[in-house]
Amino acid sequence: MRFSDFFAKTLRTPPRDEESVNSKLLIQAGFVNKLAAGVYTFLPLGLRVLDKIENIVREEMNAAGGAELLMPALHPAENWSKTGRWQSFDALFKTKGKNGSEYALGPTHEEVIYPLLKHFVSSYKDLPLALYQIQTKFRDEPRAKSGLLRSREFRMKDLYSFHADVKDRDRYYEVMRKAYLKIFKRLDLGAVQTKASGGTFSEFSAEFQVVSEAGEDIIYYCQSCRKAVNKEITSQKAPKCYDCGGETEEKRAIEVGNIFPLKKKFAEDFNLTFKDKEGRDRLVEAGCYGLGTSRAMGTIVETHHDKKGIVWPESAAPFRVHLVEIQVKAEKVYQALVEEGVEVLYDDRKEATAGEKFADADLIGIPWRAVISEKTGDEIELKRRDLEDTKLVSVRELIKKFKHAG
RNA sequence: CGGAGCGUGGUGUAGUGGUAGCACGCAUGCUUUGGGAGCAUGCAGCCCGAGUUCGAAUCUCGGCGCUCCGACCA
Repeated sequence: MRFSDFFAKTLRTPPRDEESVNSKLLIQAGFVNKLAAGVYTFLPLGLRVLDKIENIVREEMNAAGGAELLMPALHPAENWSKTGRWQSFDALFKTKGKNGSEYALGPTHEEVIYPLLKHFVSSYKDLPLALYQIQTKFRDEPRAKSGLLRSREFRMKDLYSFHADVKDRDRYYEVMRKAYLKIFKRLDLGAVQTKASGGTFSEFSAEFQVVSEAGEDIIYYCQSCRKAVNKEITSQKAPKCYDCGGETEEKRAIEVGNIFPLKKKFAEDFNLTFKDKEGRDRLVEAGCYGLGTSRAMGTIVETHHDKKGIVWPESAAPFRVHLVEIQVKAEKVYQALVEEGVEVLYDDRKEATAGEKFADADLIGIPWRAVISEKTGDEIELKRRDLEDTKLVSVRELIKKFKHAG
């Protein structure tokens, strides 16, 4: 992709009214633009990152036996009245159609997927099921804050699993738990599994928390077993680790995922039943597994940046290489990389000076920078975003290095 | 929803009652290019509404918006 075609516009200074690191950097570097508090446009650069993250989530959900679907974001009020959440869900955005009919903008999808499954589930043979979507969610947060970390319109993966009994539900919960750890590892987010309150559905849930000063949650973290407990369910300061009994440390953290059993709550509301082997009607057991993909993007920026800008992990970076030309055209090298399928951002701007191009490369934070100039001769100067040293490589070596992008 | 701060071109800012200015940006031209270039000529702005005043970006009131703290986070 050519810089000049890519709608990549950076700002020399971050917007003044932004405080959080992720919003400052993402806006300054041209990944997102804010329309209103907690409402963002994902610009071409930002969308590429979001897509990278969502594809990783998608791969791991598929690997865990999940089937992807896409549910509506516009929900008839009736479904929400049935569960009582039309009244009780404070952050529900409500709207009206022309004929006076009322709708909710989906903040979560139990109210859609349970009625959906009534059409498809009737026997124990139809279970288990794991269905997920990656979608834009709406929550009327009392206070949107911290850029992508708490917004009113955001991206989320939500998977719902349905089972004939508790044992099978627990089995799948473990499958999901492992899938989550794998996703966060791939995103280079050191997410810590954290015991937390289960809200209205069950006693406990497992949150995945990333230690960061930007976080809103306080967790007590045990170094030795890499597990934590959320402050909301502790009655004492720095409790002993619930797993190994060791010392814990108090940390601020960002909740990037949350998995919990729904039990039979919504199955009761919608009367979602199946016939067991004896022909009796039984309520479906379920689990719910959420992961905020746009929040994960903000979290990566919070944990992967330096004074000059963002330092993307390879897995989430919008491109693999940032090709910078100074004086000498890099067109041929660009074409060669494109032909090999390498994701490359080619800074072909004529009007930008060398210093400006370097500053933008650092700000945008693509993991590798390749420079072609009078100085480099027939070779190319290669530099990792997070390291100072550079080395000269031939065009062939460059292509070889990036050809088999993992 | 309570509290605090802030609202001036696309971005960052100066201006505390008297001609809205600077830098970046953008446009055009020429010169430039290894860490945010130079010259020239242009473009573009006081959040909205009411009030006070001869005169309001500035003072008053009301609204709206953004950020932060708190409450909330199913």
